[in-house]
Amino acid sequence: MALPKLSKLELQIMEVLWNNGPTAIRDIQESFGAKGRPAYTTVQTMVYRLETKKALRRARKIGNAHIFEAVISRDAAKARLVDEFLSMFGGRMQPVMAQLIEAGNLSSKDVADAEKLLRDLAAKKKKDA
Amino acid sequence: MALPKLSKLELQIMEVLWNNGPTAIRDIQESFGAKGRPAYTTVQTMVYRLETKKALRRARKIGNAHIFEAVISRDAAKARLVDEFLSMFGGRMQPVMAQLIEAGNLSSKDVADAEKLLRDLAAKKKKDA
DNA sequence: GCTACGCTCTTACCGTTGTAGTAGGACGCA
DNA sequence: TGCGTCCTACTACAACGGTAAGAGCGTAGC
Repeated sequence: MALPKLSKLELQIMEVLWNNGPTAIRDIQESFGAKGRPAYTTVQTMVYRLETKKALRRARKIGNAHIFEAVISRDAAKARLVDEFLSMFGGRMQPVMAQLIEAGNLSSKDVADAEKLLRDLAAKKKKDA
Repeated sequence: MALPKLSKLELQIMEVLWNNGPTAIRDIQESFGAKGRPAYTTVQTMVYRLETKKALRRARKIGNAHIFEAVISRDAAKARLVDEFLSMFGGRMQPVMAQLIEAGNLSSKDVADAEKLLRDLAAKKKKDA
């Protein structure tokens, strides 16, 4: 499983590791907002499952507490997520964009940013080649 | 539950109803490609579950077969899907776009189309107002 | 009227996700 | 050295999604 499927809560946990680097379970748990924060052991279970999915690993120990670090990259996980999402729309990008725009999720600034990003990317690609 | 969460298979079933109008289970099942098509009773179970979720309803009967029709609209369902997806990215559109572009899912044509759509939408809004 | 086929309904099972309790080990402080 | 605290490891369980089998009923054709 090069790219395991991650659920929402799993993603949120990975997010902490991506942002903070190697982190203990207690710190992951506390990084959730005080309201609606899952129990310590809930986070623990998720971390263990992410470990069996090879999404993270035990990096070292501090006292008797394990410190975990991400194995898969944020980009890889997000790319997986995007694929998943696209498949719900039949895999074509155009209807997705249409939906985003008509539902008002996508502003003209977003599109302008996207355009700039595309140009930058094209320029970089040319330079690399 | 104004907007029930629909899974991928559920979406595919709704898609048939949205495209074809009221449809019998047999016809829904057969509208899946011959390879990898789920069993009749699998589709049936999903339809029943969609019924309890109030995503579709029994419209009428032909012989002893029920004909089902969509209750929720395609746009509503897709909007729900988009929200779900966005929440995985922290709710902000910009990182999503960045991800889409960097992963090569979004072409310059897509962005151009988006731009045109935005302009059309803005024009329509002005006219309505 | 009888039979066969198709559809309905019910039930079941497995994997995943979210949720958490509990038992027990380790550590540090008094 | 003993007590409380914190962490680990294990276990449990319910909801949901995907999968489907089995029993039984109605209808249509003969």
